[in-house]
This record gives sequence, structure tokens and C-alpha cells, in this order.
Amino acid sequence: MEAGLSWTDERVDLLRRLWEDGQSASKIAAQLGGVTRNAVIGKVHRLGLAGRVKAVPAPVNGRRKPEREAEAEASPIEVMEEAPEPIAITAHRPAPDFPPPAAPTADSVPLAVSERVTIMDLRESMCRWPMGDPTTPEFRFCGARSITGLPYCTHHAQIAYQPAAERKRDRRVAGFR
DNA sequence: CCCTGATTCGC
DNA sequence: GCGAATCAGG
Repeated sequence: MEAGLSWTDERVDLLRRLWEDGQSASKIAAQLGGVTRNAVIGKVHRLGLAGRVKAVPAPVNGRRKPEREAEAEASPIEVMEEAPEPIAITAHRPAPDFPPPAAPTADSVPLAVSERVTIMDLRESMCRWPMGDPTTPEFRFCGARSITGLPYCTHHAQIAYQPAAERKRDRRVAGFR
């Protein structure tokens, strides 16, 4: 899909802002698009704005070297208690206009069209991305697992939330359906 | 089960 | 530098 997206200044800026606003890595990743939460966390650490945090060098943490050696010292740093209230996020681009009258054209996107539910089966934690013509009985919602806190799944969140910078010219409404 | 960030290490 | 895999924990 989107090619050449990487840690451009714009993306790093957005990352910084969202991280400092207390957004979680997964939400940030969804809004940036094209990256996973792991990528976000990795970047955050590389940028040196890792977090505020837990106790400390708890002897046990993520994968450590096979073994061998164990030093490192750290003093309990002040912890910033209370995360700020998540603020409004970037540009929310409501679904582009509805697709041509049920354009029966072939799908060029190999998207797993598995879920898809009616409003009756739509429940919290399900992607609310509209699919089809809402005036017809065939209307459905994506229904895939939505990012908690956001109304869409990772795929549709990328379409809904587009970094202002990249949305400039090359904005092609990818995948609708 | 859902989620969170932290760390290591192969690329 | 990057981020998947993995870990510890809520």
C-alpha cells in the first residue's frame, strides 16, 4: 500500500505531540498509519522521550541478552502521576463521500472482507466504518475489531486519520468497501 | 481477553 | 536506525 512512509519530520512531530499528550502507542500508530505500536515505542525510545515510569530497572523485563552480565544502575526517578486527559486528535477526515452507486466494479484491494455487520450486530469495540449505501438494506459496517478509544479498526483508522502533511496532494481515498 | 510500555537484537 | 518478537504487567 502506501509506499515510502517513514519517520519524516512531520511524522516525528506528530509522534512527539501525541506521545506527550499521553496517547498510547497503539493509538498513535493507528493515527500515523503504516506503523505498528512496536515501531512507535521503538521510536519513542530512540528519540529519548521514553517514559515516565515505573519503578525502575526491575531486574526482570523484556528479553534480555541470552544471559550473562547484569549491571546498570538507576535511581527512582520522579514519577509523573496522572496522565493528562487525551485531547482531540489530528485531522479527522470523515468518510469520503459515499462510493458511486454501489459500484459493482471489482475490488482492487485484497482486503479481508470477512466481518461486516448490520447496525443490529454492531457493538462496542467494532469498527463503525460504513460500507455501502446507507439507504439500502445491504448497508453494513466494517465490524472488525476497533482500536479501543477510536471508532475504527486499524485499517479504517488510517483512512480516517491522515497526517495533515501527507494528506496534501496525494490523497487518494484508498479502499472504500 | 483486552490492553499497556520496555527491551533485545537481527536486519 | 528500525521494528518484530518477546516480556512483564494492568
